[in-house]
Amino acid sequence: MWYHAAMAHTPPGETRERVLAFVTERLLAGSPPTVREVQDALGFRSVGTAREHLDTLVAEGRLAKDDDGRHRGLRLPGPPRARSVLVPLLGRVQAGALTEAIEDADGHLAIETKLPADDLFALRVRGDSMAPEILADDLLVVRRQPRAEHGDVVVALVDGEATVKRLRLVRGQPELHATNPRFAPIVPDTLELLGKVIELRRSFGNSYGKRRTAR
Amino acid sequence: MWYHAAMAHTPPGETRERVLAFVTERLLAGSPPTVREVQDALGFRSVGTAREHLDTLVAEGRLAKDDDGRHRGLRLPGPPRARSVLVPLLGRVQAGALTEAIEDADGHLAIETKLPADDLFALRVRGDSMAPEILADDLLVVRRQPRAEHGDVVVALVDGEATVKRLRLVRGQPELHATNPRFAPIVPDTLELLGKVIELRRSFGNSYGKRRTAR
DNA sequence: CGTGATACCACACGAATGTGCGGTATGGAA
DNA sequence: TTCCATACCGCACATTCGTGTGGTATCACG
Repeated sequence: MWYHAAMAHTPPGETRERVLAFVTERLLAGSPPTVREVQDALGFRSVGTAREHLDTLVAEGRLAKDDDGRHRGLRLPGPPRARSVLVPLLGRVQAGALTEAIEDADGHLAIETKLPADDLFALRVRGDSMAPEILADDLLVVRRQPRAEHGDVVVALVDGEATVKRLRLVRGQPELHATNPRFAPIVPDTLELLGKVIELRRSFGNSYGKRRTAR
Repeated sequence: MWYHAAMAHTPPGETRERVLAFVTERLLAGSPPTVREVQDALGFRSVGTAREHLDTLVAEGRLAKDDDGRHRGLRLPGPPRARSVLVPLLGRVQAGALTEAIEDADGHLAIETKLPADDLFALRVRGDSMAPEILADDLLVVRRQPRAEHGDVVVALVDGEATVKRLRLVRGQPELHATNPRFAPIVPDTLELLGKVIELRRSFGNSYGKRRTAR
């Protein structure tokens, strides 16, 4: 069959990059595209064209594929990405009510971990008792566990409210220490441990393009 | 047809929870399961059974589905998750060679952002010039931009090597200040800015279950 | 000019997959 | 008891989808 000559060619490699970009975006969004979706997205009139680009990308190692003819079998190359789980961001954590607190979470954040999502929650830091290492508004990812080691940063219940402190064992007795020296150590009768902090995330707000700038 | 009575029933709702758990895990892993995969995973002998559970979950709003009969059309409910991009983790960043450095990245980490992935890279902090807010081994996500504001934490090229400092404008002149007072401010002739730090991620290693523990 | 490489189109086959329909067993409500 | 809801099985059909085969246009290189 005859078709217009003008569309027979684009700069070499350029189309392939756009195929890769499209597929990668879809994979990151969690829905592997089909060959025909690639065809439509790129405007090909033939499935075969899309397939050739995909095959080439796989051959080049820039994409990966489930072996057999599985539908939507495209994958990202390289070592499989750590499974990411949605962790609830808790607004308030109070006495015992951790389960209930999770119900009305302020939102969720995606954490790459092999731990089950049920064991994790996140909270936003209030106050500066752990400054300067941990600042107000930092996000903390916490693993629920009833015990912790000397030196761990933990979330504990003190007077029915969750607090972030460093756990120290002084003569076998657990103490909760703030980093900020303005806060005195807490020596609880019974330590109510909600979990251990496993990750910190701090955002440095976007201020690009405003006011005073340098070169 | 006749089949064994014992398998006709399980505690109400329990099976459905396992279906939901399976599907959610697969969705988070980036590969939406097929009805028959659900069937196999749960041990059903009929596709219809899996489909009924899935339909129920969708009707309850606990799962979402692409409208028509699209293959692998299961989705997570609620607002679509923020698009996450893969950001290259650079081992060494040296003079001008940012593009080349990205080629041999040490790995990638997933960042939830609306910024294009091309504008971002990540690096691991070395040294304690920004202690105690930013510590050695912290991960920094950097947005490539040639300018920054007074007060921004930036990545700049000093003597051909990337360094993290806080940008200050002193009498209109850009200076790079460490937080740690043991480091003197750098007053560069020409400021070579690689980008602005937009996020910090710190990991608090896993030590659960070892040595000294408290309740 | 011929030859190969690249990029594209057209079409068709078979397998994977979503869906529809009917049936069986159990338990609780009417 | 009857009736209905839940939970399951079995099968069949149409669509979606991956794959294979063959063809056309343009460019680069001899």
